[in-house]
Amino acid sequence: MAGNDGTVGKALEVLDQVAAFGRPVRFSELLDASPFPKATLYRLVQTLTKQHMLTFDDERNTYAPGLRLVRLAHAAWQQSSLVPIARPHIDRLAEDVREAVHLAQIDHGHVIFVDKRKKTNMFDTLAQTGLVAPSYCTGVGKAILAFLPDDRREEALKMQAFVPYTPQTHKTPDSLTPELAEIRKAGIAFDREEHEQGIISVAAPILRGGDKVVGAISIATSTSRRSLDELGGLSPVLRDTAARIASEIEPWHFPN
Amino acid sequence: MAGNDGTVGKALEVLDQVAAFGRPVRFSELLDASPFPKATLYRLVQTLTKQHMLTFDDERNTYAPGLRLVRLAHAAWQQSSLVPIARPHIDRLAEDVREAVHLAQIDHGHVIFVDKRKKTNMFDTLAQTGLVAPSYCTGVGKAILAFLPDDRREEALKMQAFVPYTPQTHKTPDSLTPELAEIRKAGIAFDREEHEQGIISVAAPILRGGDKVVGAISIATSTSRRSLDELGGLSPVLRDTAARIASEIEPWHFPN
DNA sequence: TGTTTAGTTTCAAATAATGAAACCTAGTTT
DNA sequence: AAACTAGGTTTCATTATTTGAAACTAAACA
Repeated sequence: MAGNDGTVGKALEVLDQVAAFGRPVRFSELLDASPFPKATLYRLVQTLTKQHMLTFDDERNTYAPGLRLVRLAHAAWQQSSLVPIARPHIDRLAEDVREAVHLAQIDHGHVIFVDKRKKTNMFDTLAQTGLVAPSYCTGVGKAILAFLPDDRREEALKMQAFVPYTPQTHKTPDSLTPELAEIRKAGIAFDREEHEQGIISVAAPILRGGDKVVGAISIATSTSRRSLDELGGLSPVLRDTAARIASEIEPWHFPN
Repeated sequence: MAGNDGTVGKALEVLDQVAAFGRPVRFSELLDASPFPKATLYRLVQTLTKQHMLTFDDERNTYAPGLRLVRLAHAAWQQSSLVPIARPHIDRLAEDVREAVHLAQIDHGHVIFVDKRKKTNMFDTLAQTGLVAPSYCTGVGKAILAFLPDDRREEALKMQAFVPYTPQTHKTPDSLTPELAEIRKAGIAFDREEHEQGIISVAAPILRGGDKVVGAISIATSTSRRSLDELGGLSPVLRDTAARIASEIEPWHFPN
């Protein structure tokens, strides 16, 4: 993925691998899927385990992501600085519109959902806190992409796999780029069942200092509950919330 | 903390440091608090940033925990295997008793809250998902400690700082050890305002295979809502829930 | 302009990582 | 029981990375 970063890079690669399995894994399974020779992988795994980045279940001889990660993520979370600031706003928005509200940031060209409110139990979206989703086919993703500086957008677009989740999913950057321009003009992005069949959303970017995009919020619902037009009607309140969040980030500028 | 683990250990130490600040930090601040020489720290921070374990805000020249952590933690979470299994049970328990319910595991001798349900908005406990708390003064902590194998309990006890959060907090291992024996007998632990003034809880260990403790659940409330005796009255349902969670872990034993 | 402070790069020396192969160990087969 | 395996662990000479003092640069300040 990224250019090599010595031992630390390798260790993190292993960590990703274990995480990717999504279940406890044996050493040999990892070995099969790993580019590293046995001894090297062994020591990496050992180190990570000693450091509590992995846990080892000695009854089943399996490795799984460790609790130190949860602890660290808690910190990442707390001070990603968007989450704590945005919390009351998205609470209120969720209460107002009685739909699922998502807060996302971008990383590695992918959308990562950092917080979520769900005011109805009727349905559930794929979006879960900490979950990574592609940016080219989600409302929040497109909202962020649209407002990224040109070079970073290029970069992010290059990383998209353009998997056709649904018939509505963009298949190439060519069809996406014009839409991004429109989004930039409108300040609002729509997800027209591009990621999940039956799920639509409106999203607005959160712009620090009026131009630097630091994340996005969206209101998501199912087509059986609301039409895209109805959702569009919520864009003023959505934009308003985004603006309010942005304005609270501002003052923080020079604490020292 | 732990014996040295080469470069990876150092990198993680830096990561912890950044997380510990609880806010974006400048390189020089890190340097002041770091055992590493300038150049070394510099490169570690660079590597971590390139790997998205840290994010660098180039407007403010500060580092903060990165989003890759959130992504990894999501995985840690999903497959800590206690959380997904326990979820429906603690949902129901919270619904039943209409009090805050916590799910915790132990790591590094410290309690880590991995999930939580709150059915009332009247008050809030310190416990937040991903938050680390000491084990010697929390219900879940003591429940876990009591059922840990002797050697691991020794180890964990050595790591406790015995900070006197409240007048009721245990000040030494000497007063704690007898209580742990009682807890082992009763199968239930109480937090008698030992961590937070006005907050009490009952906790039960989750025992895999009837003996190996893998975590604990607790019902927490404030003294203004319920007395300790009333809370004690909930211990059957609590123990029951813990047992049910444990039994669902069991069958998983040999998937292959 | 000179000066301090914060961040970045260099390079030879010191150290840690590497990986092929040998070695365990517990379970299985002949 | 002896021979065989498969999964896991250790060794050790070789190789590559990390190290850190010091030099350097850039910006902020006086």
